Amino acid sequence: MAKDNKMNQVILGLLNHENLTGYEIKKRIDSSLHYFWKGSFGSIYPALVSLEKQGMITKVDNEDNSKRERNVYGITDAGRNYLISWLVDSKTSNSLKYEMLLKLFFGGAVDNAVSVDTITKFENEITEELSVLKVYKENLIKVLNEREHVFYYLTVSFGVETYEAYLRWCIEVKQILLKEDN
Amino acid sequence: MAKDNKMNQVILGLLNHENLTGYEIKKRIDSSLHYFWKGSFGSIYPALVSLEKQGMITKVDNEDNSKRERNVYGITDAGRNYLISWLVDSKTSNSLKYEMLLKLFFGGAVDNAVSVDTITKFENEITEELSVLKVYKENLIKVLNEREHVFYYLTVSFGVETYEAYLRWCIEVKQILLKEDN
DNA sequence: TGTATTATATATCAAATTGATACATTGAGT
DNA sequence: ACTCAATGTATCAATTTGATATATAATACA
Repeated sequence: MAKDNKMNQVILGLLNHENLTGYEIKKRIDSSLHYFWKGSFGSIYPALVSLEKQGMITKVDNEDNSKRERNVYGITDAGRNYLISWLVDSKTSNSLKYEMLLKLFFGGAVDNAVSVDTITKFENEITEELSVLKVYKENLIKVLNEREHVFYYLTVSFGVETYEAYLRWCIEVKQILLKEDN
Repeated sequence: MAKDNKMNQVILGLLNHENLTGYEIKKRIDSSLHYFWKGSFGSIYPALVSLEKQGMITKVDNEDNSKRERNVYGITDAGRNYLISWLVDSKTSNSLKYEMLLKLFFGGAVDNAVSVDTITKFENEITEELSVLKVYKENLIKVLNEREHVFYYLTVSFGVETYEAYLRWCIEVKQILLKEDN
């Protein structure tokens, strides 16, 4: 087994649902997965080449007969098997990197007003994203009878639940920082 | 400005509080920061070399006169200035990578029981970590009058708030998955 | 009609990071 | 005396980021 290349699983998971180009894969990551996953072109395209070489995916017919280069990929049986073998292993590594919290943790070196600014900016971003997620959630809850929507609902629900926790925390800690006399 | 090397800020932030070896820096990351940040030796030691070359940190006297190699680093004025310039910039990039949610998102390819297992494992890990965090929080809340403890409290509080949200979500989504007939 | 901007699409690169491994010393327990 | 865990530095291939380059197609709008 090669080193743990998570982009492989992302690609296989997405292609298991529909055929896609590298560009479209990037769009799916940025829209459907962005509140719990990230990925850049610099890892997508090399992974596509590698997965094709391994027989996990193949180029499928390009229905668009324009001059523009366009490689549409589809998953193979080998790819599906690999995807499933990853899914059934319940071991997961969850990596968080909140630069916001890092700045807060080291906030002793600056005025509290600086830390409050950092939190406020985070709070505004989360507030905006939360309102979008809530709309998703409300729409998905109506179609939960179709199995394919359930899995999307679960992750959106995770986003809503955690983002609301973030916002509660923002209010609490801003009060603490503003109460401090520094 | 070089590429965004976050390990630099982690090291400067920690050294701003006390002098440390690379090994001790790793321990601080794994204990105090681990629920919102991660870092490995492979990025710590090269960053130390680079920061020393830039004059941000210096080797300080090694009080331990044993034969073992031991490089204790301290922050310089230049390092402190760089740390502060990073702190006052409220822009933060927060990167989350939950492999657990990735598996859940692609759960349509396997039985719901598989997804439930993945969630249960996550739930158990979080439950254990939460109990530790709660003890930290209770101890810190008693010493909030000392400013240095406030910043640690804020991040611990973030952990408690979000971990509790995770657990509520685990219960909710397991019910949904078990209700489904697949 | 022309033309500017945005979206689609692939590709590459240096720098940063991970996760593993190697190696050596010290301390604690048995 | 011996073993295991902790301390400590260092390096490596594989992976990932974030930026940049290049080009075509579609849309807006003047």
